[in-house]
Amino acid sequence: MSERSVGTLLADRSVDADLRIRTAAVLLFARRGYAATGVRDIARLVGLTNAAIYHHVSSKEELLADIMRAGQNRLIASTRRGLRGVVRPEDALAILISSLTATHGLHRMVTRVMDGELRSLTPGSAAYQEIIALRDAYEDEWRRVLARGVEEGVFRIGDPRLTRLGLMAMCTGTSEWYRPGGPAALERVCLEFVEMGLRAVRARRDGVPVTAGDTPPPDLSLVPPLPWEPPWDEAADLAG
Amino acid sequence: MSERSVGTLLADRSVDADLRIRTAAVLLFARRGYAATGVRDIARLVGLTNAAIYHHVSSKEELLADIMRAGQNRLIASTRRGLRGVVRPEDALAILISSLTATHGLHRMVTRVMDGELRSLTPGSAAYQEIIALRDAYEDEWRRVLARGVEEGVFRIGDPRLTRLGLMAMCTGTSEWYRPGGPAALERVCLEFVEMGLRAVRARRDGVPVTAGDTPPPDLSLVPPLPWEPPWDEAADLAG
DNA sequence: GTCTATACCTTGATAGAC
DNA sequence: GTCTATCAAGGTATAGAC
Repeated sequence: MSERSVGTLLADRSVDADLRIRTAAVLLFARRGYAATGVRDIARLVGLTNAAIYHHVSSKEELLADIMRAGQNRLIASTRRGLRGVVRPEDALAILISSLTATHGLHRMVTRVMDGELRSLTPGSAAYQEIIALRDAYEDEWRRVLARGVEEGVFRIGDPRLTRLGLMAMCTGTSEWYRPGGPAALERVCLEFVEMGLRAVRARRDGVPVTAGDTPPPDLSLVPPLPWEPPWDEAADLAG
Repeated sequence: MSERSVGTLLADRSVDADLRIRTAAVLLFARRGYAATGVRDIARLVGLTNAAIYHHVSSKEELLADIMRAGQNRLIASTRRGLRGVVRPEDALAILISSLTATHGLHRMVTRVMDGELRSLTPGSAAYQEIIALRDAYEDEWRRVLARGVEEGVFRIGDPRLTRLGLMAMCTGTSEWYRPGGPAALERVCLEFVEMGLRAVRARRDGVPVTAGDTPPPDLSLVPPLPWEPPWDEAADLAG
């Protein structure tokens, strides 16, 4: 889907303007970056003037903060939903890996903004600190799962922090290269990364290596779109 | 090292202005991003006016392209130097992982610019296509090593492309979180990632799993600074 | 809720003195 | 090789009519 047809959809005034503005903003922030995107660019994409944008949004930076906050909250919510009732550390790790990968594949634009535009928030501002806190809360889920796996003797790893950082980077990188119609389906990507992750932590149960088949399969419905992530996001090459 | 003292060093007129400008540019591009950095910001950091910058650089975008080109060329050169004469795929993979990790840890600013500012080059421009070609040439080294490992029966992996993308993201992520005085020395990071990588590809030699100890140790001197990456880059927290 | 018009600032880049 | 001065274009954000 080209930017032209996206623009046509985004200019449809029968859809709530707040949602269209957020959709356009996340699209442009992800493509060009926050600093390179003007309020006028967003306005043009939704068929409004830049002044009209300020009726819906208090400032460009607040718009960025809203997007990042929503993205982080969804990530935390879907992760905790996925982990609920899960007891075996190897199952929990598989869920962490496949849900983080799925989030970055299904919602490439929001995750790119989440992962790359923290520097665009005023350092020390309330919004900045809030996003940092959300990010830390998410990373705690990983810390807990890895620690439990080591405690129970299911994982045999070196430095837990390095292990976590390496595995998380593998998953988050997905938003940089994944394309919906590309060579690998997203479930396949999740499975492959779960497999690699389980091997990286040397997951073993009763002396036998744990493989992806022994853990819960990827559940892409765990990570639903946000209100302003339209369904055509998933099928279209919006990330350019 | 604070930006203040960095500024003092960068304003030292006994050092070649071209180098100081590149140092300042990569520092600011990495911290704030290319679009958020003004030519006046660079000029202020090196103690010149914005007009003087244009005596040394034809345009801001050309400055970015120069930095990215130099970074990519160094990565390719040090990688090929490291791989020269190496025959065993497991050794080659260890070198790919530790040199990519070392590059991203030793030269965090240049690698952040390399990895994150491709979108800031005019799409289709000569510089853009050149950088893309360099990136592809680098990735080919990975493709070759993984393919050879599979051929020789040393690696047992699923999708070679997904394996490569996952491992490369693990390594490149280093520039986002590594800090010189932090909890883990860079050699340690390289070793840990090599270990995880070898397990991820199920490297085996004579039926026995290959560990990092069986492969060449990380060689940080393989990735020397560029002329405009001063020695204090390595010790100082320039990445903010 | 959207418009036109505008205030005020910063941008990348250039001209020409020294 | 660096400066001052300047340009046109664009930035965020606001005022006030409709």
